[in-house]
Amino acid sequence: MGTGRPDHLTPRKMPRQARAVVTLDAIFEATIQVLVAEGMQRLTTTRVAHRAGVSVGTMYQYFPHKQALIYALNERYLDVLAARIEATCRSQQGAPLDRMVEALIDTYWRAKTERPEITRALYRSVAEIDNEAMIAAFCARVDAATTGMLRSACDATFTDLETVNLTLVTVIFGTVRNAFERNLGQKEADGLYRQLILLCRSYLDAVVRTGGQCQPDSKAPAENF
Amino acid sequence: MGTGRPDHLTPRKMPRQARAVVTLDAIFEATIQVLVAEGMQRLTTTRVAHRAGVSVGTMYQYFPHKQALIYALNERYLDVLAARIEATCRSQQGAPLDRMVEALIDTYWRAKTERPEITRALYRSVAEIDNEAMIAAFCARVDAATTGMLRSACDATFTDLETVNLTLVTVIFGTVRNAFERNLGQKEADGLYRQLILLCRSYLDAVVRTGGQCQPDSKAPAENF
Amino acid sequence: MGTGRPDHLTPRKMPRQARAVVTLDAIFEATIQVLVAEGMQRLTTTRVAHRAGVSVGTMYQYFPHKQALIYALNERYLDVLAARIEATCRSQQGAPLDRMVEALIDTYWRAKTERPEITRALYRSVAEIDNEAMIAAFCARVDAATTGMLRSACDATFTDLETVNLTLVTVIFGTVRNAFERNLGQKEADGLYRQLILLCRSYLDAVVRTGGQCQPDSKAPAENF
Amino acid sequence: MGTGRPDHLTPRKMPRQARAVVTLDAIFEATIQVLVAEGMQRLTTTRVAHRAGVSVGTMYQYFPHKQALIYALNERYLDVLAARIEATCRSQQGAPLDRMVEALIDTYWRAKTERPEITRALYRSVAEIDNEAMIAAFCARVDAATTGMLRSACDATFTDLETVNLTLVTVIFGTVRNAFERNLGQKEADGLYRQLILLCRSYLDAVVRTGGQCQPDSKAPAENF
DNA sequence: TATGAATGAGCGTTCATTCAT
DNA sequence: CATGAATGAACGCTCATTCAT
Repeated sequence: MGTGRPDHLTPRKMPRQARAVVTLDAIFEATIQVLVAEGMQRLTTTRVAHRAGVSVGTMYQYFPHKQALIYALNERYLDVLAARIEATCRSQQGAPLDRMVEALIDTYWRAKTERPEITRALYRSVAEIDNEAMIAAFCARVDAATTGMLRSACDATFTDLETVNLTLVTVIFGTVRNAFERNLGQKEADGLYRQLILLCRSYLDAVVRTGGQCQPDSKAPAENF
Repeated sequence: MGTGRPDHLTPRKMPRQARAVVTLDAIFEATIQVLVAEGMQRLTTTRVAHRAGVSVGTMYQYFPHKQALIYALNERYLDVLAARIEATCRSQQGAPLDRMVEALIDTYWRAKTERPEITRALYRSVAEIDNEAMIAAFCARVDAATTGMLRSACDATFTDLETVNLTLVTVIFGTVRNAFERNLGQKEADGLYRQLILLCRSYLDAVVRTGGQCQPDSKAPAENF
Repeated sequence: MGTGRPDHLTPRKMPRQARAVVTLDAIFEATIQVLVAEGMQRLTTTRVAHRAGVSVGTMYQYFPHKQALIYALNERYLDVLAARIEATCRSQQGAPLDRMVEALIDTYWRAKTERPEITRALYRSVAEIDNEAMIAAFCARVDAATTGMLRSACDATFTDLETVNLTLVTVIFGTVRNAFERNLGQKEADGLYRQLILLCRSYLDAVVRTGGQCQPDSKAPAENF
Repeated sequence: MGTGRPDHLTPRKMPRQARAVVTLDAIFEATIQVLVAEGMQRLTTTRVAHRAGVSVGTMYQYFPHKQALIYALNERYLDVLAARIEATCRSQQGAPLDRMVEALIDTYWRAKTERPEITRALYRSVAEIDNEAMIAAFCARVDAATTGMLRSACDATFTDLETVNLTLVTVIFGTVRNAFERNLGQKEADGLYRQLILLCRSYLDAVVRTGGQCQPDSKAPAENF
């Protein structure tokens, strides 16, 4: 199984030398700095290279074109994020559902808000690239981790684990993203954080109790994404 | 009270003539088409004008610059969306909570998925503009409508309506957005739709029952957005 | 003998109606205002028309294109200037040379400095048009007037009136123009004005006394304009 | 002490490499050629770059925008001109007034007429830029040089050297400029050249004899530049 | 291998001019 | 005739990308 990354977005070479790693890091860091300080519109290869302390030519040795840079940046970010989620899920193996939910939310929330301007910058940068495959790979990793965690819950079993898991992660990730868009203040953010935990717990409670059926009065929506 | 729209993003003139309305519509439609067909990167003024069947010059009679066009497009879209939500909220005045939740989710879901490629295109276009004010205005409108609806529920009262309302809309809007990013299939989407309703209902149930307190085992997250 | 004005710069119609005269005046006045307030670069037909309170279309009924407007503006200005010089020359018929010189300088100086920002604006606008013919016509008029005046001097006769006259007007006109470029202060300007009179008088004195011969130590310059 | 050149008109980089000097020269030369051949209106960045045999991009590596190019062109020209005037003034230190006057006029006349089409082109180009500071710097340099020269004259001293100097250079420079506008023929030009020398000599004579006072019959003109 | 000057396609924008109303 | 919306050629300028050094 590959990385899901399209060929044309693959970095040109994998750094074997320490120097290359340093350079790559500098480029990524510079990209983020420019993104944060100047926005997507002003993210030019020249500016990034300059801030990274390398020449444009060097940058093109690591990334065949600008899109690949942004792609790699997001990939790297998602990789770290996925790893953190995996760690959390591992640490919650066999725990009760309530703790799992909170741990998951806490991890994701923390990851997104500890450097909010970076999160924001990446949210914006991602709109410019064709990231379907990247998202898919990330989702697959996260789904595997969270599904595994949920399955191991000491106080519950699920008849339709896939659906529950999908709902949970979609709600959590989506809520955090929306919270960013709303530019919440500290107090509102704290409140939302707590409510999100309550909300997910209530949901899992209901699912475990009733088997996850819901009776909408109307029929399901005809359309799709 | 103004629209919250920054001055420099205000369309140059308000159409008074029928012809102008037609032209404006053509421009908006063309913008969406280009956005859908070619993506944000290839959304050039020339291309939009060409597809709209007008000259660039004409476009610049309606919009002082490209950003204003994208801004107006999103504004118009959010305006329709807010109106639909308001209508739903009005129609649910005094209804039971369960119905309200379903109606709200149904309305938003429908609005976003009936022409999914447009939703997708707008999600991407919005990353390019400074839309804080626009989002804020939209949120204010929606919050007013949903808060009013929830307050009128025949089967519940809330001690902290603001928080509950914020949670509800953030979760619903965020979940839908995330669902788009995940590119769900028909079956998964239908499932998620139903689960979202269940989830929101469970949450409101819990809130009404317990007063909305949740005991996280850990302290609240230190960071903010 | 015509006006020396190239065909393509001729205004489209001579106003026979009072209304037309008013409109024309408004257009000229607006042109000057825009020129003074915004500079040549921002002198657009739309702006001029707007300030004149007419439509672009109307402007194009009086001037076949923008250049014609600027041309006509300068022509009109030079016409007034020439008329003032002619009047002065007429009034000095038979006067002594000293008075003639002073009257000529005074007239020209006054004309150029009574609304200096307009003089400046026109100096700049003229660089954009092909004004050779216009200048030639103006010079011819002025030369005729000043030559006539000088010939009538009660206290002098000239062996080479043409050369003396050319020198005189070139020096006077050129000095004033250069003074504008130097942005002189009030005191310096006053001083220069007086020195210019002294200078021209000394020159005429010398010419009358010696016949206008000068012995340059070197030969004449090889080049030409 | 700076150059008096506004920041935004400063060339982007000073050429350190021989290649850069060649390129810069080519750009300047091309600018003049386009200016002479096509006029200010058709002086486009593309055209200049093309004629210089470089790309537009390269041009923008040397000049931040078109105005800076024109500004630099004029600056360079004035620099050479000022240097020539300074050289002349140096060479005339301690000479008699008559020789100084002739040398100054000869230098300026020669400089302006040896490539008259360039002089003409620059006269026109300068109308488009904000050149006050440039002119001021040029005047200061020239004034220093000529004042120094005049002060050293072996056959005269001045009670008001500043005024005399200002008059002299303003008259000389202005006369030459006006002569260009009149498009004089060879014979007239030669005549004017000689008369200009005579005129300046007569003036200085008068100044030295009388102390530079002149009794205008009327009062000084009220207006200023 | 690293560099950064050079490239030039392509962008956003302007504005003189036209012509249907 | 007057209008001013529409036109579109042409401009100034940017920046991803290349390649000689």
